[in-house]
Amino acid sequence: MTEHPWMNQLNEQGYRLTGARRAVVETMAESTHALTPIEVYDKARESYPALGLVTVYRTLEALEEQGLIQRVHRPEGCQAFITAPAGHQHLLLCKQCGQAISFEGDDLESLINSIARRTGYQVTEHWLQLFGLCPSCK
Amino acid sequence: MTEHPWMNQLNEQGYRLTGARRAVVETMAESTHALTPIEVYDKARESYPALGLVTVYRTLEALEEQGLIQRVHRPEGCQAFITAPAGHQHLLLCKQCGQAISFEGDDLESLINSIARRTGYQVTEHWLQLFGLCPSCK
DNA sequence: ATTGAAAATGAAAATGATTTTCAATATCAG
DNA sequence: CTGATATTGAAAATCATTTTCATTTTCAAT
Repeated sequence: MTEHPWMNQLNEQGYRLTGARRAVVETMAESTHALTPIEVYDKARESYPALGLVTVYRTLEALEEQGLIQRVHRPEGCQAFITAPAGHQHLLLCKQCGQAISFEGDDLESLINSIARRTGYQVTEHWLQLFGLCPSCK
Repeated sequence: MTEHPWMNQLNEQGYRLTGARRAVVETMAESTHALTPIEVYDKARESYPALGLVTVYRTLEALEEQGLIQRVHRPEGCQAFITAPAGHQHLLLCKQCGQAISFEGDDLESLINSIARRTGYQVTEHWLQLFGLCPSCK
């Protein structure tokens, strides 16, 4: 049986090769959609019924640490709020103190148009958030 | 007592003017940081101790609907994952079917540099997510 | 192949956040 | 003032995530 490259990478990092991990890895590696832990759980149990949800959480954490998967942010997914400025603006957040300021981002138009042309998607919305250190924290 | 403009806007939309709402509105309007519901709850109770957490959730929902506050996405805040491509890439998600594809976004460099210059922040990280309709959904 | 230390597992319990339900209360139009 | 109705907060219900722990599995060293 030849292992998935992600399994080999995990192995090189000291993780053991197990059936539960294999099921989660294969589910994630095959998907072209963003999946929540429960969705991964349901899908992966088709090939590995004994899988526990806790193992899904732990494996996703390991895969994210290895840079093999990334987080996708969803419209209703984060519960933190801040004043909305008039017009369309983007956020810049200080990682140290949490201070937030917003800025105009019209310059994105051309990037977005070129992505739309290249992918065939009709782009209707975008989010941009920057992180860093504010003048007094750096 | 002169009402905060947000209270007036809520009133015009048919919401009644109450002490609980006033406390939440003032907390949000004054803050330069992103706040979670619990943080709003704790802060707002300083001026309105009888406040219930449920009312915080409901008022935040109303304020978001009115476009007076916006959601802030946090690093660990969303639990949905997808394959991470090699190198730094951004995501484009289909709102209809959830299909996700990623693209390069080097073009952001100049925007980010100009923001950094203008704000004095040292920008260390950025997230960009686009939403729209994929070729087969539109 | 066997063994045994250490890692990994899944079930269950604990925790924490969010939503629903509901009787009591407050607002505001008339 | 009054009453219809929106709003409230407490408590319960729900749902997602984390912790705990006894058992099982992996794999390096025999």
